Amino acid sequence: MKNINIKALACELNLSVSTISKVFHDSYEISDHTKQRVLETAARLNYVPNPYASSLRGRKSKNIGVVIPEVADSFFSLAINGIESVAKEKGYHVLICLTHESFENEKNILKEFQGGRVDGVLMSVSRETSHSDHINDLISNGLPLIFFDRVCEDVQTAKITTDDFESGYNATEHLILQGCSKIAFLGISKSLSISGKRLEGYLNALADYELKADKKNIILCTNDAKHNYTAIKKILQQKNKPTGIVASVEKLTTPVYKVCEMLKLKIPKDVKVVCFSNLDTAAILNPSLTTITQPAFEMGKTAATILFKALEKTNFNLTGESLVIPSALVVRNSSS
Amino acid sequence: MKNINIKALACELNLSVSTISKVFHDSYEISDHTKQRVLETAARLNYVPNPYASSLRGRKSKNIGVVIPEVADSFFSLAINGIESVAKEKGYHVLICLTHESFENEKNILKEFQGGRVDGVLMSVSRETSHSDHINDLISNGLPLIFFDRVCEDVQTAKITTDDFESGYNATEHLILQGCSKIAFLGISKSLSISGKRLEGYLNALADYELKADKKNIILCTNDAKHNYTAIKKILQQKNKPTGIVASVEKLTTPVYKVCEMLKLKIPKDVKVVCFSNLDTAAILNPSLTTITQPAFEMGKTAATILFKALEKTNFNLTGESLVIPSALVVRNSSS
DNA sequence: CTGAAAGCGCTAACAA
DNA sequence: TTGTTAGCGCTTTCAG
Repeated sequence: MKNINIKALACELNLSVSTISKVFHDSYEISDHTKQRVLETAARLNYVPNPYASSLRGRKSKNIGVVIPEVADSFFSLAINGIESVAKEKGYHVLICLTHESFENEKNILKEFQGGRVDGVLMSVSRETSHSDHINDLISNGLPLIFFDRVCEDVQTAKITTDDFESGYNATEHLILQGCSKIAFLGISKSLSISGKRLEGYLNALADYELKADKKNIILCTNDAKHNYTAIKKILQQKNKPTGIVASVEKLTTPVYKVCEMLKLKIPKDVKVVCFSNLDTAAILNPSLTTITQPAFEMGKTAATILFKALEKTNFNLTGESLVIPSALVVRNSSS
Repeated sequence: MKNINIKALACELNLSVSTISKVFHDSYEISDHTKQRVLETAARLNYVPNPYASSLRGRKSKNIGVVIPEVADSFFSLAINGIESVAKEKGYHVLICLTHESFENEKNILKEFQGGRVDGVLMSVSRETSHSDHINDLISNGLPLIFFDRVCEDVQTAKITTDDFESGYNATEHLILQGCSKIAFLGISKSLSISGKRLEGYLNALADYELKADKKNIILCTNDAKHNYTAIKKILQQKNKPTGIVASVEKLTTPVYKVCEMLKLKIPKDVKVVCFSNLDTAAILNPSLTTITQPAFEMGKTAATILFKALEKTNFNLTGESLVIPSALVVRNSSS
């Protein structure tokens, strides 16, 4: 049962290919009787149109690209679920591309997209991304691109984010109100918008409560797990060590807990912890983890919905479509 | 800067399109000087070949399809990492398709693949999948398809699995040796190969230690979290309740822990727990979770590697390429 | 209501 | 070493 094409189907039915094509686009030009006949035979012969042949004729590949740093992360995997839910509804497929936090990878992926592999792009930039020529190139090429979560501020397009500043502020304030006066901040990257905003929120909260920020207690996460572990350990081994930690990356939860265990520091007695995380298991950690929970599914879904608006109307102005969906502070035992 | 095509590039260079095409395939027919010239101008004009146009000419779309039940699951997201690592190396892209454990979805996805959207498929079947006509259809259509983790026994193709029987056996034996005489088994599905094998392992271990299996203590997980929670609760509320639980799905970890907390059952004192899971946080749960850890990344990588073998050689016989990669029992505090 | 034919961007056989 | 051309499977204008 070899793949059958529109020509073979036309032959079988003694019709022309254009008639078949019109049937599949539900054209008003075709009689109901013919439609019926075509659809039946198509089903019987297992005819499925080749999407890339249609894509060639100026229409769409029906693929959207999702460019993210990582899949093994609860935020991104939930966001993918949100994206997929709307893509599926629109008859689209989702091409997942991982940057592994590398700017080089990100550039190559977007470059490849110039060739027409996808009709539109949803993207969360890598940790290393600090300028946006590669993104602007793509957009000026006519490909709609929308950011979710991690954005490039200077690119004119829709941005679906969460309230990172407020979340950073709330997490920090929460720890302050729980009695912490020295609080460490574990960030993602200097250039990354979300990291910067969370950090700003953290700094503002400290300032509002007249606490001094200490550079030694602000570190950036790397791709190297060992290195992260050591950095956290270093912070918690200081004489005047922090009594609170705001971790802005889910991946740092385990190292923070492990370092505390290793140094025989009790959470929350000795150190209180808040982490940006969407992990289902946050509630059953030892102790259960206070989190900033992001609206991951919804962010993905919203970003995809807006992308399809742009895909459906030409010259749709994305700039006005940005949206901020709030995160929630979920207080558990690691901080109180 | 609108998308440039091979014709425009040829024009620009006063060359024919075929010359350009040959340059991009590094043909021996073209002089180094011309190659140089073409490559330079291509880079300058940002020319990227349209993959779908090549795909039309009988060549490849350079997309592979990955059909899985779910992304928000540590096993599958790690497997995707493995798959992506080899796809990237081969210049391929990964189309992630989620069945959400629905047979209907699975069928539709494979049907759509008949149209030529992907060059090959890696697949873990849905919980509901109990026969394989849709899969055989695809294969007889000439698309190479390889299973990983969740397979259909009766499809003749490569299957990359882990030692589910042994893992089920080991998990159960471990609990028995820790003193459990009544052990519950939380499965995924009756028809699913992995669930069946893990269950068999469980039953064999019970038999080997002369313990009786009790149907009431063997349940199947559903998509409905509420329902799962209730089912687990019911098991643990019995007069003669089990003192050990083997959970064959990561997703059941949280409900098991929560039910125990709610019923004031202490893990491991009152109930010992082993779970099939690749969660990074297993080690910092309360208490830390004994797991069967699957070689997720490696399974994905292996499956992809074999798929590319089939993609590269025509008439490559996949049947002989099946592989079993062992899982590991990692003992932590939830069981001892 | 149906069909013929051009062409989307690219490759490959053949010609020069 | 380079160019010409047919055609991949489909859509779409235009003609019938």
